[in-house]
Amino acid sequence: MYLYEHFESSKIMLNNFINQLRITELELQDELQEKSSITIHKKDDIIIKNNQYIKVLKIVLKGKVRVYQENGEREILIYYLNPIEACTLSLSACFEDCKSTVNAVVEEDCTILNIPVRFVRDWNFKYKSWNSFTTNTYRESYNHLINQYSNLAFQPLKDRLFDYLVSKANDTVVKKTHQELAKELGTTREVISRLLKKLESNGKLNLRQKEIQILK
Amino acid sequence: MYLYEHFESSKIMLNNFINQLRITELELQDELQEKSSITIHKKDDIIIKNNQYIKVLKIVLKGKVRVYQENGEREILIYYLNPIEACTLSLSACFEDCKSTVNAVVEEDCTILNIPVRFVRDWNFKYKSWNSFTTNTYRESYNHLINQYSNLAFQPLKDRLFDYLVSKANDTVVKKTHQELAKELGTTREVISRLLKKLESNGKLNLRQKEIQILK
DNA sequence: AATTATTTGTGACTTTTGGCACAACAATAA
DNA sequence: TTATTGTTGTGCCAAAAGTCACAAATAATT
Repeated sequence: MYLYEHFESSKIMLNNFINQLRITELELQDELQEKSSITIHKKDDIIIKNNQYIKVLKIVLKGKVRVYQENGEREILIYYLNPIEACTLSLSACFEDCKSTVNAVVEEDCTILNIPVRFVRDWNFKYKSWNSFTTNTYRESYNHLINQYSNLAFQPLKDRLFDYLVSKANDTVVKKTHQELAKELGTTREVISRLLKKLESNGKLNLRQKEIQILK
Repeated sequence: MYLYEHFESSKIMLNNFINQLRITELELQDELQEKSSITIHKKDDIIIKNNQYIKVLKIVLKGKVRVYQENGEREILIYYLNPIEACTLSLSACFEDCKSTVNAVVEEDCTILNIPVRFVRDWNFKYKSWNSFTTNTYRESYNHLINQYSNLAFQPLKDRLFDYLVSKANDTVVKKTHQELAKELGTTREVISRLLKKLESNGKLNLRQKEIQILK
């Protein structure tokens, strides 16, 4: 974790965040500058640990973070955080002290804005743009989670896997190992390997080492 | 649906709601009186239908409502609404027009406070107590749903069933048919019947018609 | 009391998912 | 190039969950 390693570019990213969220209140802009800190993390850094107290709201400015729950050997993806997105669970913690029930790990090198929870709480009623931001974060996360939930309940793993690949594909290619996919979908590696083979022989995919190509 | 059938008792319930949520702003109290309506529903009434536009935030003042998603023959419980609780999904709709992805059915005769979505949105930044209410609703619902999600991912059905019975038990007794339990847990009747039999022979339950007694 | 409808039980079978063991293959480093 | 490590493939079996068919038990209705 390198605090203000790239001071100038961090500043640009914060300004970008302020613009994208339409934070027009000058006072809030100042408070953000003053009271938040920006940290830089490398791939695979763990930035939130299960059972740890949450003291700051984390907002991704650059990069990507994977938030997941673990249960013994198994894991399941809760959500990804992309730029300009706040970690909904750390937002929750702003309104009631609590420990994290998830882990968050850096998926792509990233820059993160950290805002101590007490400010987040205060700003929520003080600044309209901030209020919109937290409300939208909750709304979008809640809707997303409901979808995940009912897919998990109703869809067979094979379908969930295929849909997941399509959603993750960067121009038809997904660069992930079977083990990684297993952890995101809450199952085991062998199961994924077999389902992928089946999808391949159904002509839906091409399998290569560490890489899956989706066919149209 | 009987509008203001019991005008006086409705008024008392609204006041009770106002007190419990510590809505101290007189202006908001007036707005609530003026702009909301109170409706009364009987068991099994459907109050929200899948794919319908959501025009009001629904808050339960008395009774109980079951909110669930359906997928063909199957269903899965999303949450129950108890007194003083708002339907989180209709809260979501207050901040972005959308259709419902769930159904809501009255589980116990109930009285419901209906607030048109535009007011909910406005009040969110206008009144602090209202802001707290919506924030708490989101926070609690989100945490609850995350738990449901990871239970669904990690726990075998047998455990989810038993935990569900314990949580629903009214002094160790749950009055539900196997079919109803199946619909709440997202599975089929036969599966539930068999699991219940197994739990009974393990000495965890006593089964009677339409009734399950949990043993300590 | 007889009929009807609802609820529960269960056998027999299939599909889906999971676990273990080990082989084959690919990538990387010494 | 060889050794090491990580990744994928797969046989074999077990457990969990789902489906179909039908019987038995219980409750509700006439």
